[in-house]
Amino acid sequence: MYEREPGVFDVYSGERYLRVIEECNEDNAVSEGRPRKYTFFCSGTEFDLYWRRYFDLDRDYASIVHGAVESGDTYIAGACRKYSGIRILHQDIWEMMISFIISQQKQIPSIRKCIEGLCERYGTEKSTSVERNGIKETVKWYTFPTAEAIAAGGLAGLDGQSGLSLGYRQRYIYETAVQYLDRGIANDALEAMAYDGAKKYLLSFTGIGEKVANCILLFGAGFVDAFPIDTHIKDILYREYYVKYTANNGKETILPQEKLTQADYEGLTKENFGRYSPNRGIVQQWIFAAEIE
DNA sequence: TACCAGGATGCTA
DNA sequence: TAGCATCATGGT
Repeated sequence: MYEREPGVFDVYSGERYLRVIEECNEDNAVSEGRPRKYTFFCSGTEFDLYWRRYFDLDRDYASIVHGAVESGDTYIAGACRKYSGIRILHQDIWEMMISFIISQQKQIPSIRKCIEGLCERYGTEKSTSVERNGIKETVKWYTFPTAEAIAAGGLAGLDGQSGLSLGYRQRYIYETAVQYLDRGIANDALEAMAYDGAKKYLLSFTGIGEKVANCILLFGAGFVDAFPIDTHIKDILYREYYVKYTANNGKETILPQEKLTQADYEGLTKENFGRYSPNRGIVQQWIFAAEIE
């Protein structure tokens, strides 16, 4: 998804393209804290067959928001009030695999640049015309590269001389493409699996660990209870839960953050976010947005 | 210059 | 199994 100009979004998914316009108020500014309206530039049939599911429009977000606000957790309630409009996109699993392999140890602008570069190098160029306010506009973009295209380009096709700043992720992407050709399964098959089995399958690919697997399950396979624990979430867990709880308890020594282990963070997650199951991933997105603000 | 970024891997004890 | 160093690159 790319914000072409304020309130104008271009959405790419597989071979599809969609223009979305966010409704503005009389001041020509997006309304803060008020319900927003979106116009989808596609047929009703295409909307119902594809984009409705992509934008997760059939989920009852209002009840999830209500539950969070009523939870008694003031930090969650604050993040929820500000970011409850976030929806978990139902994106393509292969695209999520490669995108989140790229994301590791990178900043968000750099991730976007890498993905765009990969699409330009191994994707297929497309163009569509969009009519808005009586004016026709031609939009050009590149599809997300297939596993076949990446594998065919070889390891060298992803190196520094290719113009892609993938670094050590180069090998991860190439090997995952080869492995996907060998034992990749259909999106529907992964989505039909139980969480543990689906995660185990993803962990079998090179470059996919616990965090990346949870991102793929959350953003690609509809597992909205998946809760990726990244650096930002670790900061939140430490600051908002570990330190506050320990300080209030008054008995334990407050450890510096670098002393907390992965098991500690998983324990903090279970203790403080278990109540939001089976929608923990949605709550995770609210606090992530609040943290990177 | 030093440190960090939506981590994963491979080695060692 | 846990803890650790290492892995490229761009940005601050």
